[in-house]
Amino acid sequence: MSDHQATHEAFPTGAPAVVTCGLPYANGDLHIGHLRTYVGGDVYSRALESLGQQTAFVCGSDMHGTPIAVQAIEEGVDPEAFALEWHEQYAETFPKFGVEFDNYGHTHDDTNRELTYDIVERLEAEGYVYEKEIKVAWDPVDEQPLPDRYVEGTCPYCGEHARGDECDEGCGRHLEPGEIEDPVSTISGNPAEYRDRAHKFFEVSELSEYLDGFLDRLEGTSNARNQPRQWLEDGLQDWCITRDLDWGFDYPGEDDLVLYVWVDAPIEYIASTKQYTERVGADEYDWAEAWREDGEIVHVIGRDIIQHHTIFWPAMLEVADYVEPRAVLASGFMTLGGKGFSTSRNRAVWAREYLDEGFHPDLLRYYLATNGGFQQDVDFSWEKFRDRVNNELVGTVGNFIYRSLLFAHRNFEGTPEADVSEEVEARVREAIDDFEAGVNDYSVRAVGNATVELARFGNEYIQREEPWNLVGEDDEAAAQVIRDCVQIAKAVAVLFEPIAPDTSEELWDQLGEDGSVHDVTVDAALEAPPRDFGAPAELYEKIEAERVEELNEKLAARVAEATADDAGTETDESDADGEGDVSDIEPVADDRISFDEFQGLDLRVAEIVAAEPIEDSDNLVKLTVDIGLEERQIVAGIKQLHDVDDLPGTKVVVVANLEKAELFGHESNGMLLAAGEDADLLTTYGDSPVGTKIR
RNA sequence: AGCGGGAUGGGAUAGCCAGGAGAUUCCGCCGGGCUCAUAACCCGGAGAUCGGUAGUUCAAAUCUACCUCCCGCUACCA
Repeated sequence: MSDHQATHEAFPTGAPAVVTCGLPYANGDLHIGHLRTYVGGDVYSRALESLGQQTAFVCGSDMHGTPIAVQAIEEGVDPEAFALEWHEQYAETFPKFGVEFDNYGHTHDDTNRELTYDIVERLEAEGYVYEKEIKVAWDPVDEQPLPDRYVEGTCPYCGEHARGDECDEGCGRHLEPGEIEDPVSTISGNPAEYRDRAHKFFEVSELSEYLDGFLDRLEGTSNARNQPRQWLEDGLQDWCITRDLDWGFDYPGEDDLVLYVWVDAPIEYIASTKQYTERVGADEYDWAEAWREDGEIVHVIGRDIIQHHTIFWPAMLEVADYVEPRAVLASGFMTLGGKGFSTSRNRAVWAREYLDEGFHPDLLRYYLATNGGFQQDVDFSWEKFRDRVNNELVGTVGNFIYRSLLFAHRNFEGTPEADVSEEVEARVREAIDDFEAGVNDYSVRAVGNATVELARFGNEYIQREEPWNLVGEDDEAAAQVIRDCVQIAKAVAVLFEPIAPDTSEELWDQLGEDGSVHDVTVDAALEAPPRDFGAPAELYEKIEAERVEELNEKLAARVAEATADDAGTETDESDADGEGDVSDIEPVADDRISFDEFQGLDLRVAEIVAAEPIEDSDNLVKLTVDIGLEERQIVAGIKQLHDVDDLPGTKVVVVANLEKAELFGHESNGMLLAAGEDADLLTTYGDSPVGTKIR
């Protein structure tokens, strides 16, 4: 196993760097909350390159796992085709926001397969994998295994209701497959049974000491170190790395077992880097050096997947003898007008939507990158967006550039003949230092602010020196000032490239520069600009107040509609064509049922005798219901929507022959009928006695 | 409920990890100046006892304990 330095050298280092973004899971549309991570990664990798660091920026779509398998089945398509469709969409979307990966692959290809097998085999060879017979939840009716969160039941440790992979409501423990008691399928609702299955385990517990040291070395945002520390203290459990599933990579030598998605997903980071090398050649970028010798690996992720990147992933890398990550940057989440994004409720600003509104991607990049620290939760609103664009991009940066270049063009037809003043040269140096410090602090925000502050200085400077009063009076002095301003403009182009690649390129052209700003390093900020350039054009456009109102109205209307509607439309794929208004009312189901089938439902008039809220649940109420023949306990999700004390005495309609289920640890023997999101209870018009069958 | 994050003038943020002059910067607001520019900049002003309580200390926004509130993630909603 490799030995790593306890401290890291500051960027830029001589080693190749790899910047990765968390793999998007190929099953849904991207919104600007997702984009925050990708823009952050892109800015960071561009900034590294600007410092002269050799950098590969890679990512790919995560194609495997149970959710995709299940969704594909629901849509009646092949999981691979299903995932590929999303993958292609992502691959198309990212560049539209200037997020330009050196390689964007996906987990279901040969490069990843080979590397995954290679690593898994190393884990085995090093003796870190063992087989254990465990009980796997199985749906006996649908004849399918129920991995992970497709089963729920009772936590064996604390007795609370829990999800298949985690005791989310009680003790918080990670649950390995087979541990949960009283399992029930979350797909079909069928009580699950356990079957003995041999599964593979990765002995993470043996690596606690290594991981402890790793976390000491790890750089990046503090949340990425704090969270896993807790895990380590509680003691690590070995990690089951196989699943009973058809979709994914078969476990080597086991054709009825598939590798757990979180094994092959991060390996795509390596695979994608390798594909990059295969494309450009090892002279340009050597993936093997980066991953096997001395690379600087920087992972940019959302904070929900910190554990995987700071425990499982480095453990795998360590055993398989790869380079460990140098830094993990875990972004905070985004809120929209103070509340969380909700894809299922269409409470989101979609990536595509933003572009359709005609906004320049650089504006959003700037907002996402500089609004709050990276690990901070950040709020998006169109008002804030407008304020920052108008004040900072238009007022400060754009205005300075335009006034300077316009003045230079009119009076000097380009860059005046003069040397940069000491003051301005020092100020540009300071901006470069701030930029570099930002990179080494893993703060994309600081990187962006360095430039805006430089432009702000530029405005002060030009204002103070008043070149417009010098022209004709003291042309030499005027030339000096404008020369300085052009230099600052050039520095802005160079230093703002990571944040606003497109407009920086435009500015670069305006300055009469050859080539691309993308290819220069920060040193260029101090080099002389070309002598001649033409009339400048405005870089950024103001956003009018009416525009904001309009956008807010659109959003509010959509959210209201989605909220009023039954959120029962589980997921939100397809139909995102954004055309026309979707009706508030769910369409009638296509499948007609026979009268006999209806007869199979035993619906009864019942009366609520007693009701008490279930502690710790937001929504569940335990009801005692009189159905004439007997009193029954039913659990219903109506706590927030009715005053629980008013419920007793209410006549309701219940499904009497529904199979029993256990919810939140309480038995539910039947189901009461209610309408819509508001859980408007169905009751009787006349006074049919309790127990009456409904037909 | 578990976990994570947060609470600093009207809004947003920095400082807090390595405690010391009633506190950073941006936006907004009020009054005045300047005008090359999608206007920016300058001068002046109003506005915070740094979520609460208790403690450590000569000294706390900064350390400790407890509490409150907010947000997110993960859920049940048969």
